[in-house]
Amino acid sequence: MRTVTIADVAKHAGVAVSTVSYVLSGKRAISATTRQRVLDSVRVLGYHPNAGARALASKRAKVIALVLPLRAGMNLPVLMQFATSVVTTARQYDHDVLLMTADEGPDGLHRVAASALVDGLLLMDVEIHDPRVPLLRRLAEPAVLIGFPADPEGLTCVDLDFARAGALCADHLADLGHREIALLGAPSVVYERGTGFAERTMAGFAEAAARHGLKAGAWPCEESFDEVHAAVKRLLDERPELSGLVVHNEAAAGHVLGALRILGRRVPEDVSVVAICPDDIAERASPALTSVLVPAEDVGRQAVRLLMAKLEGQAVPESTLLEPRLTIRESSR
Amino acid sequence: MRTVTIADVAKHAGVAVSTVSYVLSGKRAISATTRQRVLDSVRVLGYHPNAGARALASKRAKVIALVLPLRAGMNLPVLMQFATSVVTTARQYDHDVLLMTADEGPDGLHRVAASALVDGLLLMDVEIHDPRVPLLRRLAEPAVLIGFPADPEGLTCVDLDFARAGALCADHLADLGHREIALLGAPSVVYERGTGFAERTMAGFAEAAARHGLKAGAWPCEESFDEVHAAVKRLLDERPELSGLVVHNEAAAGHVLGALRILGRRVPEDVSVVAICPDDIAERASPALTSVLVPAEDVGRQAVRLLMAKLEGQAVPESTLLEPRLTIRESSR
DNA sequence: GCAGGTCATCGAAGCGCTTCGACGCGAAGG
DNA sequence: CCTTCGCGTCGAAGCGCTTCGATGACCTGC
Repeated sequence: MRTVTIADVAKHAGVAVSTVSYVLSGKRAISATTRQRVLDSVRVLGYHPNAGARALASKRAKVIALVLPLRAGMNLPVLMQFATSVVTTARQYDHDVLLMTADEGPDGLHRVAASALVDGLLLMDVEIHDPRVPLLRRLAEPAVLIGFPADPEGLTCVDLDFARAGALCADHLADLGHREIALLGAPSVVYERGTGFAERTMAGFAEAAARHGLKAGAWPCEESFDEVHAAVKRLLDERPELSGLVVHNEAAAGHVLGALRILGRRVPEDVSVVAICPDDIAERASPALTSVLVPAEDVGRQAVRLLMAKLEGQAVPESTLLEPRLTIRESSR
Repeated sequence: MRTVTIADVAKHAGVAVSTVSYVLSGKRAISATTRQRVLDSVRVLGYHPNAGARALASKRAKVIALVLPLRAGMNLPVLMQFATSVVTTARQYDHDVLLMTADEGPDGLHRVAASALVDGLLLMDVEIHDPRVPLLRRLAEPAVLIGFPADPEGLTCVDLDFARAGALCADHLADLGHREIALLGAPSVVYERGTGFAERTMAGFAEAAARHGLKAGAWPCEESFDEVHAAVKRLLDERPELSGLVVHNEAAAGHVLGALRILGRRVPEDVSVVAICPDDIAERASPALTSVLVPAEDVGRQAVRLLMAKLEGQAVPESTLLEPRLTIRESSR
């Protein structure tokens, strides 16, 4: 059972190879009857175009690279949602997804781009000073970044508007009448790495708190129960008037609730808690967390769309910020 | 800046195209001086072989597909570890990884295989009656499964030996002198789907408990805090002598500890807890959990190795079970 | 000193596909 | 009635690489 080629289809349908190609690509007009005959032959023979040959001839691999750094302190479920949405969306554009990790570093990007294995790149977890960014500027292949480096000039970046997300949390707590609030963020290693989204959330939070005249502070937050417990305890000891907590750390969100329970603070009666995390985590907690959704699916879909537009040679906005959405549940009042 | 081809390298080095190819592939002897000259030209020109052309001519894409179903109730961090290890290991064999989800179903597998986009397949989260399995048997491309379907005859399967893992937990608790123990497993949806690993753990656990003459029982376990709390409470109410708990559900492990705390049971003084989960989760809990590691990295590495061996035409064992390893921490005594 | 054998290298034939230019034919225009 | 045009189709030329058989050059050994 040799594999079926376009020549087999052509012979079976009684047409030229090029005609089959044009039927399949739609790049030239083909009469309805011929088209149908070819399509039938394709189905009967079970023809699938050879990807390598197609890539070689057309200079389009129909594959995009998804670069997931997979580092410590990352938000796994969100990442998975994101990856799923990227794959699904890419398939809608008839593209496949090559998975890369950061292990290979910028060289890996260069390799897949130079070998024409992929037509474009999608980079996640972009850092403020990301070593991959200079390379990207040099590369012929279009790229889309999830997150913002220090200088996004000339790049295409997509992300949740984390500043707005931080602000939204502060706004919500202010509206509820809280006067003193705090933000618990990502593990400190994330800030040390200069990952933009964490800092932007803090900035937005601080700005909104100031605008409302609230007393506010923000700290990194580790992810073990004991450390979270210690951090929450210290916070409550030092700032007895504190009544609102924003948690921008998915792994810690559940632990914060556990710590408050142990420390004898009721949620939301004594302390209101707002999280920035995926809905499933928020819903699974007890009490269910008021949360700002990280719209991983939207981000992934949007990123793929932008990349496809760039592949078509269309101009796209350099910066795309997705509007955060606050869902009120049981943990705030 | 046109892209550099093998012809450019050949010209630059003053040799034939085929010589360059042989230098790069090592498939024929080439004199040391020529080899060096070619290698230098490759470096100077920054040559990267065109993946499509290579695939077309050699009938090897040097890409494998990784099929991640990404369904509800799955163990995300383990999955990510696994994916990372697959990518890293594949790169060591000079292969890349194409990421696929289950959305496309068996057709998707057929598509990537028939189009020669990939040389082999790695399937995760295999179910007892997995619709992809019959297709796999028909496919020319080699495949490796993570997990075991009902009839693994003629397939290549890798997994943690979950039966041994379940048994190990029961053994450990028996050795500590516990007389009545229970297993909290995956969400019930996972059992309904007939995912093999969950059932095998239960079976191994039950067998070992029986062997030690322990009173034991096993139940599915949902993942929200409230449901976990309710389940643990009911269990303790109904079985006051219960002193050992095995948790085979990563998302629930932390909640179980929280629930026990609320219910006034000390861990490990009143109840010993053993988890089957990744180390980082176990270490992050309070008290740190005695756990059986799900060796995601090993599984990934092993799976890729098997696949590469099959690609080379070597015979490989149909079944590879990885030995579980118990790490004793603070939650059991 | 020459047949026979190595070793290193070359040239050319594909691999399966896309795409460009060409061609034949019927319809429209003068 | 003859030219012009556009539509539908074909043939052939690559795309960049691997691989097979062939060709010298250089050693052996008798």
